[in-house]
Amino acid sequence: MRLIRKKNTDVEQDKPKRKPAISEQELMDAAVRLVDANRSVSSLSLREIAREAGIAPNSFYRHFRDVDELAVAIIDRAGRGLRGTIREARKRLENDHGGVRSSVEVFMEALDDDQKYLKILLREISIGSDAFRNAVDRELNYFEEELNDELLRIAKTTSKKIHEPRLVAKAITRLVFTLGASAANMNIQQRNVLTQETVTMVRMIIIGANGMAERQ
Amino acid sequence: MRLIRKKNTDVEQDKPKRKPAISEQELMDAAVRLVDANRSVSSLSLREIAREAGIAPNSFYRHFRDVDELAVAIIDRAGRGLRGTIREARKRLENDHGGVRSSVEVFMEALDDDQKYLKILLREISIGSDAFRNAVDRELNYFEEELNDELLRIAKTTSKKIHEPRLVAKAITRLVFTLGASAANMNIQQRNVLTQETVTMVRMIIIGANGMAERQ
DNA sequence: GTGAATAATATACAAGTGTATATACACTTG
DNA sequence: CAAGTGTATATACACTTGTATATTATTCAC
Repeated sequence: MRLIRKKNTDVEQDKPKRKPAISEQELMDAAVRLVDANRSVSSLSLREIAREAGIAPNSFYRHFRDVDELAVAIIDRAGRGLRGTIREARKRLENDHGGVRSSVEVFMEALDDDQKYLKILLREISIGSDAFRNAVDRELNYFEEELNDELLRIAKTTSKKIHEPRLVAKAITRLVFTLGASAANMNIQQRNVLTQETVTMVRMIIIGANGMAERQ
Repeated sequence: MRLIRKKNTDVEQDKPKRKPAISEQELMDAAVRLVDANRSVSSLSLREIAREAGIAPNSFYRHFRDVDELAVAIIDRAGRGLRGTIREARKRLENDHGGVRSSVEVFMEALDDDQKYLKILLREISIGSDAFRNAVDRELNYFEEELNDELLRIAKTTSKKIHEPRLVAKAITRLVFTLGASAANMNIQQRNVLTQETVTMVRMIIIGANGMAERQ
């Protein structure tokens, strides 16, 4: 016989015929778990994700219209993490001397936090649906703008001229993202080498931009 | 009644119950035809490709073990085209003054030739099977080496020092490939803008590398 | 308490998938 | 001309997929 209290607690449910509500986050996590070196988000099937999340296939629709919409949500969430990373990098840039190095490091370190979310963003830049690619583009542009601001600020404080800061920001962004993507599957040593290389490349671009500004 | 001549000519076959043999190239072309902004090679099904090529699904196996093997073949062929492009770019680099510009242009122009093959290479750099990604890596490295040689040659003839030419080559390669990938879906004007931007970015890197070499 | 709304479920179906098996034709080789 | 070989084919099977439909369990508002 049923108790008066209808609230479902862990101990009392005699016949738990229905699972408790699942969150969008749990669904996203399930999808992320299925992504590996060979499988992209957009290659996952709705049923696979539902299976991994432990829900019935149809329950998926309560949360997302389709897998693409889920993928966009994942990118958005990766973007939120990335913004935290950027904030961190800017802080270090203000305090440290070797600004470039430490901010590239922040970026590379972020690859390990945030369980795979950033990696996915990096890896799937050019594939998936329109909505998906737009979502990735948003994040790239955001990064680029932040970097542009920072370059202008530095140019002001150090009174070094910089040629076409917008382009510098774009070049650095693309470079760091591309190399970050290839770092996703590396071990620590390899990644350290790559980080050092990336730092040097970024310095080249900045020094080159300074040089071009001076020549004019 | 049968003719003495057994050789099958176009006019004489009265009941062509069987299609003529298909080539690997035709299969690859069929696959490429199916690739668009939203669909990657590795997302194509064997049956789809067979359908597009006009053969029975099982006939596919006569040519490739699976779709992944087909994809690798496509990348290899894209690589062959790319090498032609590189050769062309080097030639222009030797003759012209504005070397950087014209060689970036060669690359961007190559996006339109070679029906989509190069685009596919650029777009799917980070996805697909291991074999697939290795195939793409091979081409990237090849490009990088060629560029490295060229940088060393130029450094010698102009007697300008260059800092870490290997890294310069890597930076330029990644940048040009990444930007090339995003150029794949652009119209002419947009692409011209991007070409100009890319040229400037590449110059920044080279000038930066010169600057760093001088400082030491 | 009694409905209404919400969120999970099972069942079902048509369509598509990779591939095993058997077979038909054309060409080469003896 | 017979046997063998290579290349295409049709049929079939077990499986997966997205989603339509109906049903059940829980929660909320009154």
